[in-house]
Amino acid sequence: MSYAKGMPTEVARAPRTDAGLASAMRVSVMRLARRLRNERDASEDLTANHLAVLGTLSRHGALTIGELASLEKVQPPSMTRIVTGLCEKGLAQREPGSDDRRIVVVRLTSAADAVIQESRRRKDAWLARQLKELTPAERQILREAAPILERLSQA
Amino acid sequence: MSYAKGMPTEVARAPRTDAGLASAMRVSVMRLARRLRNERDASEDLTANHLAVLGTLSRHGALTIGELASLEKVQPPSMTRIVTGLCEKGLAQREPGSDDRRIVVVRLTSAADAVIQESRRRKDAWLARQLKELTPAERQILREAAPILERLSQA
DNA sequence: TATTGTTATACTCTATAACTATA
DNA sequence: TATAGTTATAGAGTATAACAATA
Repeated sequence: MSYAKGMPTEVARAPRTDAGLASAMRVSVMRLARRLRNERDASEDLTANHLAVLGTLSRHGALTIGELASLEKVQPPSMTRIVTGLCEKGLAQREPGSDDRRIVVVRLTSAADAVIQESRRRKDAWLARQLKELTPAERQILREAAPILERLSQA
Repeated sequence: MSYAKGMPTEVARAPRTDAGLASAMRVSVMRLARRLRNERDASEDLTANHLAVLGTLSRHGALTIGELASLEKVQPPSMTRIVTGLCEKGLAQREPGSDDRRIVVVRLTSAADAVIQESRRRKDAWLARQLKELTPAERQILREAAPILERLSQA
C-alpha cells in the first residue's frame, strides 16, 4: 500500500492520550515500513524472503532448514524452496548434519557477505538522506525511540 | 518474517552516530511492522490487500479502479479482482461514472464502516498492551517520535 | 485513436499431504 | 515409531496481453 505525498495524515501532531498513542504508532510505523520496503524493492533483484533468510543467516550463523522455517514463519517445504534458490545463486550451501544426518545445515557462502552489505547499504541510503533533513532534536528523539521500537517488536 | 523472543538484537541501545541511526531505525521499524502485521493476520479473515483498500477508501472516499490500483501499487486487473472480492463480501459497491461512463467508482457500503473500526481496534489492542509495559518516559519518547515517523513515511 | 476496465492466461509463492532417509 | 527434509500437487495472488466499451 502506498500514499501520495502531501496527503492529510492522522499523525500530524504528537498524540496526547495513551489510547491515541497506540493508533498513531501503528499507522506511522506501518507506513514507514511500507515506504522502506518499496525503497528496497526498486533496487534489489532478490525476493523479500531471500533477503530475509540471508539476513537471518548473517545474524545467527548456520541454521537448519527447520530452524529457518520456524524463524521466518514459513513451512519447511517453502524454506526448502527458498534455500534451493539461494544455493542456485551461489549465496548459500547445504551441509549434512555431522551428528544427525537427517538434518541439513545451511551456511552462507563468502559471496553472500557482499550481497548483504550492499543490500543494507542501499536500504539505509534512502533513510539516511531523510534523516539529514530532520533537526538535531528530532534525530535525538529517534535515537532514543529506536531501542524502544526494537523492544516492542520482540515482545 | 519473524524473530524469536529474547534473541540478541542490533538495536539494544540508542545508536550514537547518525550513520547508525538509519540502520537502527530501519531494522526496528521493519521488525515492529512485521509484528503488527502478524498480529492482524491472526485475527482477520480479510487479506492484507482487502484491508488496505478498505482503509484507502475510508480515508479518501470513493475512488476509481485506476486510482485505487495506482495508490495500492498493483495493476488494474489485480484491483478489479480485489474490488470484486470486496463487493462479494458486501463491503463495497461499483457505480458507473456519471460523466465518463468508462470509469468505475468504488464506494464503501455502510457495512464496511463496522469492519474497518473493528480491524483498527484489534490491531491497536496488541500495541496498546505493549505500550502499557513501558515507563511513562518511554511512552513520552514514542509520543514525540510518532509524528516524525509519519513525516518520514510521507517523504 | 486513446483510455478505462475486464477477461484470459501464465507465473510465483505458499501450503498440505505423501514420501524418503535417518534416528 | 518419530523426526528432518524433500517432492508432488493444489490454491492464492499477481502480472502481461488481448479484448470490450466509451471518449
